[in-house]
Formats: sequence, C-alpha cells, structure tokens
Amino acid sequence: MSNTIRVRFAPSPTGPLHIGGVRTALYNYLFAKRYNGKFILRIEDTDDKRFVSNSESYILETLKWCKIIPDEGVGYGGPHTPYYQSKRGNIYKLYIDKLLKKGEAYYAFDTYNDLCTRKIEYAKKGLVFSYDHKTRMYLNNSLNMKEKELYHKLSSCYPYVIRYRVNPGQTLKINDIIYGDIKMSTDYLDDKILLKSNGKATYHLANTIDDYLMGITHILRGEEWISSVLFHVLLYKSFGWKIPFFAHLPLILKKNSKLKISKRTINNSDFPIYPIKWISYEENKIIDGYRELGYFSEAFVNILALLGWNPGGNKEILSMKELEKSFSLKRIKKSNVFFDIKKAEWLNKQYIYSKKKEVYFFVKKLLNKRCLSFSTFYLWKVINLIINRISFMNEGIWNDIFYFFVSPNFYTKKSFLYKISFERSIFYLKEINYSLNNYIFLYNKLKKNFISQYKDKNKRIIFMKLIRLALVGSLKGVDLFIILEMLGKKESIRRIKVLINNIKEKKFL
RNA sequence: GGCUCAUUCGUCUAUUGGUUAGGACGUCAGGUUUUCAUCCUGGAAAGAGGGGUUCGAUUCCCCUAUGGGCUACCA
Repeated sequence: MSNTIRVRFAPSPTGPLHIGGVRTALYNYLFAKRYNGKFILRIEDTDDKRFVSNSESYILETLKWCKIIPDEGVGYGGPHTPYYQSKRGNIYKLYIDKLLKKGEAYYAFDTYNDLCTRKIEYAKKGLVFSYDHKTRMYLNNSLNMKEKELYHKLSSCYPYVIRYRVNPGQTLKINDIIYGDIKMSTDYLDDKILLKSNGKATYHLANTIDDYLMGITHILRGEEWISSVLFHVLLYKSFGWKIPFFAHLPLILKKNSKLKISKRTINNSDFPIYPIKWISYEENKIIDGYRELGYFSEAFVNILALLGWNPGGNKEILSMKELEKSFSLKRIKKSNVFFDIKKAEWLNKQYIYSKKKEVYFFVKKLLNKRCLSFSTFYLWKVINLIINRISFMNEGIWNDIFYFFVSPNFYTKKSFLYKISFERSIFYLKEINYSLNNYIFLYNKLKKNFISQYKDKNKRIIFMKLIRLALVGSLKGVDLFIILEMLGKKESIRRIKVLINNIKEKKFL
C-alpha cells in the first residue's frame, strides 16, 4: 500500500471552464507535482439537462494550453477507467443498494410539482421548505408506506428518487487544511437526493464514491462546497470509508458584482473569464479567452497561481517549475479574491521580453496576411525596437509596427497641423524634404546633421513632429531618427510628399 | 429567513503580541524622450467598529457590522 498523494480535478461538462476552474485544476496539479503525487481528470457528466457537447474538448484543450497535464483520466487513460461518471452508473447503484439495505436511504415519490407547491406554501408563511427529518414523515416516500404499497409503486414504474436519510442530533466535523475546523449539526442537513428520477446519481453520491474508488487522498475544490462537505463526510461514514483530506479554495469574485464567477454571468464580468476561445452553439456566439487576447499561457498560469496563494517573499514572476517547487496548501488564503486585470496585463508584459521569438513569428504571420515580405534582419530589428511597447501577442501589435512596413493611411494627430496652419506645414515639410535629400541615412549622422542644421530647439521640435506625422501617421512611435534610417531616404521623402499632397487636397478636414 | 465562511492600502498580498505595518499592480508627482511607450526617482494610500485578555494587540477571545458561499431531481 503506497502513500502516494492522489488528487483530482472533476469538472462538469456544462459549458466552458472559467478561470476559477482553471485555478482549481492548477492547484491540484501543483500539489500533485510538489509531492510527487498523481493528478487525475474526471468528467462529472451526471447532469444531462445542462450538458453541452463541446465542453469536454474545451476542458481538455484549456488544460493542454496551460500545461496542466493529468497523469490519469479522460484523454489520458489509467487504472480506474472509465473516468466519465455517466459510464459508472452501475457502480453507483451498487452502493445505493447498500444504503437502502441499511435503511440509510429511501425512495421518494414526490413529484417536482408536489415539492414546488410545498415550497410556495412555506414561502407564504415566511418559511423555507426543506426535505429533512422534520418533514419527511409527511411526504410521499417509502418511510411512510407499507411494503406492499412500495412494491406496487416500484413495479408499476412510478418515477422516484432515492434520498439519504439524515440522522439528526449528530455533530459533524472536519479539519479543512485551509479553513481549519468546520462543524455542523446534522439537524440542518436535508435529505439530499442520491439518485435522480432519470436513474443517474447526483454529484454528492457519484463524487464521493469515485473519490473513494479512485483513491483520492486530498480533495481540493472551491469554497462553495464547504456547505456540503459535511454531507459528504456522512456518506463516507455510512460506507465506512476513510475520510480524505479536504482543502477548500477561496473563490474568485467579480469586482463589479462581487459575486463568484460562473458560466452564466459572463456578460457582467469586468474581466474575461474564459482561458481560451469559447464557441457557444446554443447562443451562436464566440467569446475570446485569454489566449486569443494575447496572453501567454505561462503568464496566465502565473497570475492565477497568485490569486489566493503566494510562496512568501516578494517574488511574483514564477514559472511552472518554480510554482511546482514552492506550492503549499498552508499558504493558501481563506478570503475570497478579486481578479485584477491590470495586474494580469502587467504580468503578461513581463513575459513578453522572453518571448521575442514568438513575437517574431507572430509578426511574420501578420505580414504574410497582408502579403508583405521583409528580410529577417529587418524584421528582427523591428522586433527589438518595439518589444517594450507591446503587452499582448494579438493583432493589436500591428498598430505599433505597421509604419515600418507600410505608409500610414490616416493621420490621427492631424490637429497638430492646425496649430501651425496648413500653409506653413507645407512650407516646412518641403524644407525638410530638401534637407533630408542631402543627408546620409544612418542614425548617428541623421541625428547630428539634423540637430546642427536646426539649432533652434522649438523649430526643431515642430519639424520633428511633422516628420513623425508623415512617417507614422501619429505622434507616437520609436525614436524618429531610427525610423528614418529604417525606412531609408526614398521612402521617407515619399511619405512626406504624400502628407504634403494630403494637406493640399484637404483630405483630412 | 436558516446554515456556514471570511475581513491588512482601490486590488493581489507580506510580516508581527512591541515594526516608521513591507512589496507588487494601479494611481499621483517629478526626471528621461521630438512624441508615445519603456525606464528611473518620489508621494498618497491599510489592519471594519466596539468590548475584553495583556505592561503592550493589527496579531488572541467575544460581540456587532459588512461581504461571500450554500439553501435544486446543478455541479
């Protein structure tokens, strides 16, 4: 018997994984790596009403992108196949029978409508209906039936569910690795459904059985499960199983609504919640994820890892390997966290310096798309010039580099021209072109010549702005003399002439 | 309503029974630059409130407040 740590990530395929789910997967993965354990991926597809067909591939692709690779599970095989709960129905039924025999579970025939009306009745009185030890004796279940009636109902295919019979008056307790002691009296527990009327197990049952059968030693999951963890403990006790360690993770909250992130409330989130692109066939739309927005998976994982956990000390930029080495459950916080998109942006920028090669190929792709071709040497020069001006690897890069490849097709800072009047602008630009024609287009020489020719600083500034406007189309961009050198004499002069013509023809009034 | 969990700068957080409560993002100011970005320097910014315990509490305990989670034949 080995003492290997075994953890699992068990999403339900009811839609895309959001960043909260990814972080849960990440923490499980890091914990496994840190202690040489196994990380298992199980798909909890017990809810066929909410089933969304492309979620599974989404989950798999997301984990792959993040380099959170399972040791076992869906897509990876392993000794506990199948890792789909939908394919483990027979196993669950076996255990339900045990509970039934022990009298710890019972059949309930109340229809959905029955229970709804009860809820409404209770609500009218300001109460909340709960199917529990106080109410079950008045409801339509096998506890209140003669054996004959039960037999009749079962044999004539009445729809039923199977509920757990909670014994009141006990105090349940666990010691959560993160939250510490969690206590609750069974008086407040309801008789949860174990088997739905469609014959499928509910989360509580399937999850508990699978965790036991798959040898899960530590359960790391979101804090929203704290309220049912003691019910799960009850189940473990009923089956006589050793209770695993629990570690509930603080939730990631949305800043504007202060609610936990969920698949349903994507619309009012103040930050993207999907790791990668999600194609919703139901709603017929595509939502970009962090990958599409230009985040590096390393940066994405880094920022997620730091949400509720930190290795101590001031180091914030951590590779997966470093995370694996320093991860510990003890350093996870208890309070929920807000996701700061600004910090995520900054962090991604920190990674971009080490990603020049990727940027190079990305830029090359952008050029190919536009049927443009430049030498490797020239391209690398551009990359080195603009690497500190970009934060994301997305189409937006083009705005920072286009002027090295094509002339501007509009002038965003044309208001500058009004300040000095159009006539004067044309006059100046013509003078500039005359001067440039006599320069040698090398950075140092350009700079030296220009400065010595235009000694009056104010005039020089105006001239330089005019040139920049002609070359870039706005008053942004890298060192002007570098741009001139890069573009060369012919192209620079040509762009200035284009600007002159545009002003003459009042193309941008 | 019930059960349950939490609370350090705006945000992520460090640290501690005795500290000028530290860092990062953001923000503000200044410097660098022809411009934008980068970069550099500096500033503002926090222990929810009230009681205890203690020589001393942000740290330990209690209460209150605020916020979160759950309260489904969803996970």
